[in-house]
Amino acid sequence: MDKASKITFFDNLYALHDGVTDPDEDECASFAPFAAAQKTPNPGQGSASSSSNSNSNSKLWDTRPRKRNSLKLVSTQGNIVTSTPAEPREPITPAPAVVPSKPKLPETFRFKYEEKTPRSSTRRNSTSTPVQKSNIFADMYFYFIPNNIKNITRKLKVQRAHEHGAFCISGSFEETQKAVTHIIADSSFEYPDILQAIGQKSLPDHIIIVKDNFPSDCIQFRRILDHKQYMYLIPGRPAPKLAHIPLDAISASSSSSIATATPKSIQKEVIKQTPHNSLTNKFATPGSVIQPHGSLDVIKATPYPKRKRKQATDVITTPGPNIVKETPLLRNRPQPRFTEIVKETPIKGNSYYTHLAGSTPAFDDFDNLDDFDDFDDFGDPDDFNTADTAATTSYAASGQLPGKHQDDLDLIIATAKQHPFLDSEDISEDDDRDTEDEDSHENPRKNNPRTSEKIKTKGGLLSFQCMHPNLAGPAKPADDVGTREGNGGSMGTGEGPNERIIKVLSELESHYTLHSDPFRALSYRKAISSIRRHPYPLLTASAALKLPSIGPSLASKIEEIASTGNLNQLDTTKTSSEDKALKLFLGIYGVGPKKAREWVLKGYTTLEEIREKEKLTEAQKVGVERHADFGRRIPREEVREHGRVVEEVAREIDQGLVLEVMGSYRRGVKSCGDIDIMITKEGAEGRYIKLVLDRIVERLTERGFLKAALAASKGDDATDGSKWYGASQLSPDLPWRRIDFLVVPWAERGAALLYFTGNVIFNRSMRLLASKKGYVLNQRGLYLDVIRGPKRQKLTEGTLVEGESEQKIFEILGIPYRPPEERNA
DNA sequence: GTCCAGCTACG
DNA sequence: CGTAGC
DNA sequence: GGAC
Ligand SMILES: O=c1ccn([C@H]2C[C@H](O)[C@@H](COP(=O)(O)OP(=O)(O)OP(=O)(O)O)O2)c(=O)[nH]1
Ligand SMILES: [Mg+2]
Repeated sequence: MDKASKITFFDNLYALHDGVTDPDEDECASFAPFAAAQKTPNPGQGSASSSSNSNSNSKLWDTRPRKRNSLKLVSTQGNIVTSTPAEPREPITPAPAVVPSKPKLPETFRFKYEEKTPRSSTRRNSTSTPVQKSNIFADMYFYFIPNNIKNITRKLKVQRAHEHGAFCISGSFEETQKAVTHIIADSSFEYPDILQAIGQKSLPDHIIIVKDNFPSDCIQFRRILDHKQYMYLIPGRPAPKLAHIPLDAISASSSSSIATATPKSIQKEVIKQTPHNSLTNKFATPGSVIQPHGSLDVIKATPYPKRKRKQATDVITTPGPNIVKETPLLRNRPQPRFTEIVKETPIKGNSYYTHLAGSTPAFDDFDNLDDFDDFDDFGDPDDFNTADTAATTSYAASGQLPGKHQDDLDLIIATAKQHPFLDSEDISEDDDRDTEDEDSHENPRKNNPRTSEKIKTKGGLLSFQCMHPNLAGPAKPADDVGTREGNGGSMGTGEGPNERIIKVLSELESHYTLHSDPFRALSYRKAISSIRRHPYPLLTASAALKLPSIGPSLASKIEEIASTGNLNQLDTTKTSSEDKALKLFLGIYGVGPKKAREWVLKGYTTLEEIREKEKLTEAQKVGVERHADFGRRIPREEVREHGRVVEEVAREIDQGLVLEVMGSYRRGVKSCGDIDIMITKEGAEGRYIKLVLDRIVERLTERGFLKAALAASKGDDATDGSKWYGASQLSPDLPWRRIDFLVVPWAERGAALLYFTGNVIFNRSMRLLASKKGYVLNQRGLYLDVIRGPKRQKLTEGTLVEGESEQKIFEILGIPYRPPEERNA
């Protein structure tokens, strides 16, 4: 099969004489026969589509020879397969032989090119008569990825490249790589995807890799542009070791006649001419922006998406180096202070206890409570427990808070104080506490951060979402401030003044999430949160710039959206069609951006294909089968009902167990994505906790309530909280639901409440703030002096500062307490 | 230029 | 270890 | 993509 190792070209680019697009034909044409006939070194990699369409391919391959021989094909083929009839044997020369080590152009190829030009004029072909329009790509060998012309857009790109003098190579990359000068990648491909697609571990630096808008732009400007420009870069491609490489490579491999403009001049020119650069021109007036002909290119991709963690420099997370400059609040050494819980504190009381006590939920203390249409729901915990007197009783019997007085905040606090597990003094007794902590604990901070005006006006701290009350809805202009109705998405129907902006930015956030650019997505999410809190319409970039988490780039986008209602850069067609399958797959439990992208690149578009063709983990299997169920929101009422069932069983096991429904439910959101349940027991520690969890799961499974397990904690002793993730179902007519159990030691309940209440953004924000102050906040507690080693591995647990009370954690961190319903950041 | 939360389970 | 999840 |  040596003949196989020859370079082939897309040979029927223009084969559609009738001008009718026949996908099958396209597909068949897209690969040289040998590619299928021989064993590709990298099966399934040769091309994404080849593997995903193996069936149809094989069929097509059979038909292919016929077509090849057909007369009409010959001519068209002749045009493209520059090596065909004229030079039957040489053309097929294995690239390696002719192209020694460098991508020097084989003479035969040169010859062929010259031959090609005249031919072009003689080309016939109905609709798309190929014409040699220029030779700017002279001596360039393009390898398109995906390497087929199945996609009509790509086919056009290949055609155009060809018409401007490029050789467009088809077939196994392995076989042809010595000749390849450029890899032209679909804009959805990032570097790792490319490697995967061509079955390589790496690529030599001399091969230029560009996005597929590169050829079009070159054609537009009639010259070879600087392929190193940002808009052509392939995200994630390692930088060449030596600076001289790229340009050298191009001039070396391609004829010196190619006018390679100097980068600078090009850059300027492009900035002037290229639409893509509207991005760099952050404050360009919308009118001056030319609509990109390309598409998604304008949506930035991360240059190095796989960026690793921080460096060893932050080996030790101590207050010192990490502290923010404007330090009044950020002491060198955080002095934990346990100020008394004061009435001014917007504490509703500890909802956890109140809930458990089966009486009025903490929210009842909240003046605005009634303003939530949802508030009845908040009474739910009430129903939950009161309806179930046993729960209340058992709870009380277990020596917990008296169930009766929760609505009295003072009383709650008092009760808490006399309760061993809630008493701050108890904390100071912890042996592992350091002395400073004790001191400060005895002496409530004079500079109590809650003297918060300082804090709040601190520019820096404003960017922490946890410093704001984040209701689950858009901020409204001041006149309805008193009425916290609304709460958009989750708690109400109110519409904020910047909904359109939020919607567009959300699309971008989603896009970046889909494309594994988590930090850019994070930025969008923070910005959205910030906008949501802003009660007035944002009209200009300069206005937007004033908001926290909004910088020049987002500000200009906001202005554009405000004025045009849209974002130029968001090529809706491509965005939606391309991201659609990604979103579908990402919606599968157990499938993240990586897997989703892999599948999309393989050409899958439906769950059925996944089910049939892909090897799945156990969790993914459930995820695929229950995709529809898990995608459904769960009404609060049903969440509560799940909680009731679990509680019932828990109570059979141990009367002392206390449960709380957490997550979005605890935050008062109307419909939840899943059911989060936390379980603990006074005095309980890791070992017992784990036993309890096992038994609960066992019984609930027997009962038929739990349907599937997705993940569960490992160890037996479960020093860390034990958790169990799975699926539950209330009754056969209802969907399966995602349900999470978290069983925690009593001493960690505060931190666990904080963690499991969320939301995610709120948690991250609070944890970030904690780390700025030298602490580490996790689901078990607030710690000091956590020492981390290389790779950021935790070496020391640090010193536990607080883990029992949510409020205290807020206080220590100097964050105004936020009741759960204000944590919808 | 660096960091972006922090942790656990699965394979 | 990388991926995915909470 | 923003904060520092
Ligand atoms: O990456 C994460 C995911 C979750 N959590 C915490 C906060 C979150 O509120 C809680 C429960 O997680 P879940 O995924 O159920 O989120 P939720 O807030 O309950 O929202 P949903 O309604 O989608 O379940 O666990 C985190 O701290 N980090
Ligand atoms: Mg949840």
